[in-house]
Amino acid sequence: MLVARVVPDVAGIDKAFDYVIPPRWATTVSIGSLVRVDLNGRRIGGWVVGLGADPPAGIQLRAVAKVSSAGPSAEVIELAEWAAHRWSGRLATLLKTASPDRMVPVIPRAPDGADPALDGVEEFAAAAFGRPGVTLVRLPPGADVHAFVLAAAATGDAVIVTPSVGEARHHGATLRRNGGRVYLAGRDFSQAATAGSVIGARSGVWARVRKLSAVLVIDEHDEGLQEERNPTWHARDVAIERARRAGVPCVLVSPAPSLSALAVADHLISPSRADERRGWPTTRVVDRRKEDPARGSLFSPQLVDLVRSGRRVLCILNRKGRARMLACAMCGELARTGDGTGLMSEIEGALQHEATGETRPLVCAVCGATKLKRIRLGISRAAEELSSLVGEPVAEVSASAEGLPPNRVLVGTEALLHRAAAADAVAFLDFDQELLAARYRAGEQAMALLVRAARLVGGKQKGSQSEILIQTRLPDHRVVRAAVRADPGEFAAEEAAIRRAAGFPPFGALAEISGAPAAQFVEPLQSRLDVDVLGPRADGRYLLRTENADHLAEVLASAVRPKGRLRVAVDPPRV
DNA sequence: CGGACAAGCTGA
DNA sequence: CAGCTTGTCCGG
Repeated sequence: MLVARVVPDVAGIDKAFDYVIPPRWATTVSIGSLVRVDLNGRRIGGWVVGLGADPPAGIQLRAVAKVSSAGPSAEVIELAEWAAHRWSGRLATLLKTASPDRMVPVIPRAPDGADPALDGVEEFAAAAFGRPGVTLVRLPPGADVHAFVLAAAATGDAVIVTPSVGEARHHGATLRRNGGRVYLAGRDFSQAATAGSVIGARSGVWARVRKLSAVLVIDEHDEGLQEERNPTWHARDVAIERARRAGVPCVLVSPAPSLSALAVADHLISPSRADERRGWPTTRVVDRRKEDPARGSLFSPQLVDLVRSGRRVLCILNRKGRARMLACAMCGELARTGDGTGLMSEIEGALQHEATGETRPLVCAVCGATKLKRIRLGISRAAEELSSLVGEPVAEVSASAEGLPPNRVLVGTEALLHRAAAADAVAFLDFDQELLAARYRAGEQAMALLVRAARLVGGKQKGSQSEILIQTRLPDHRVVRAAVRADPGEFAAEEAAIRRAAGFPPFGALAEISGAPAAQFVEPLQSRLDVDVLGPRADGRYLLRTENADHLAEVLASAVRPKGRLRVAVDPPRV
């Protein structure tokens, strides 16, 4: 008697149940198959995660009611089980991500004969796929990533992941024009499972392929690769594990590699300094401390000149969050914490850092002036002010708005960097907001913004007209310096030293614990030497820190879960 | 999740 | 004590 272990597709049940497979489906069903079963009086969908011959004793098994569709391969099911443990989440959530979006009755037979050969594969890109393990390629923003997509597809049945669906479609179409056999993850599930490579956004990392030959992650530093809902799995980490299990090469490409990638890479391929400098645009830094503080405007003379030059300029102002910054009215210095990493706000006539409670008198730390002024300006007012400065209408672009206004000059949040296709210049009106954000990954996230800006204006070879302008009160910050010198490697080294000292990822692992029973969950962990419990913060959240991700997963899996809605976010992206 | 069932609360 | 709410348990 064939018995299937089935994980139901029902929120709230994180458990597998056994069912008998009727003989007529014995050859149809396999590990990963989507089935329908009766559970507790209702008919529900589920995945076969195991097949066996011996039923467990003492339980009268029901039969599988229907085999609905082919699903993830056994390889992917095991990977999902690993990820469910790694990110302390539900297996069913991951299996859903790994499943076709339409029913696939059968996976077609692979075509006979040899696979078509791919022309035009460049030597340097192919070399990255020449050895097993993780190869991290630092590729300047102006360089052609597609060479790696082509080289990946040339290995056979590759899985290729990009940060967004749009990029996946673009690379997929180009690859197909070059004669590559490549399918879009999700939409072309059954073709991809038959033969050829798969390209997709983050969920593409779960795609079913005939016989995995390589994994490629494009822009591995990009936040789009991490799922924001629980479990907060990261496509880069899943890609690395998938390749490792299959014993195939994993290639990660990024202009500004993440510390996580640098920590796990077996091989690092860096461009020459000359190529890297050419690949990044010219970056100009405007030191806002030198501005006339009385003007207090977001628009330095350099910025006004740039905007009046007749070029297409995108002005970026991330006014997300309610951060109100205080700056000295005399010297322009920002009111920061003693270690310079946090922003102080004015609370009851003193300066206070909300997260740590650090307090000091309302006095500028640099010049001793007692007059501080509030600086904050949203994109609407910025667009108005800029319009009057330039003498032509400047449009505002927010995340919610659709399309892109035709104006030559645009002011917008970070969303503008995703929306626009190209520009002569990108100006960050207030880069300090990014640099001083109270998140441990703030530096990397700021670097990611610079990468986007660099792609929009192009590398130096495009001509001296294109540039990035950064307005900041922190001109010596490692992120700003990296952009000016086109040296993300130097940034990574400095950032790593800071992270290592704090024991933050990748030199340790974090989980954010929230929800009503958070305190109760965390309580027994307080006394453990292998777990640091940080918090609670004002909103009742805790952070758990351990030596590494595997250990964190073990701790979370073995801890007692109190009743109530507890939220556990492993590797929280915005802490 | 959603049904079953037990325990707790209310009102006449 | 019926009738209702709230909590806990469990499913193959």
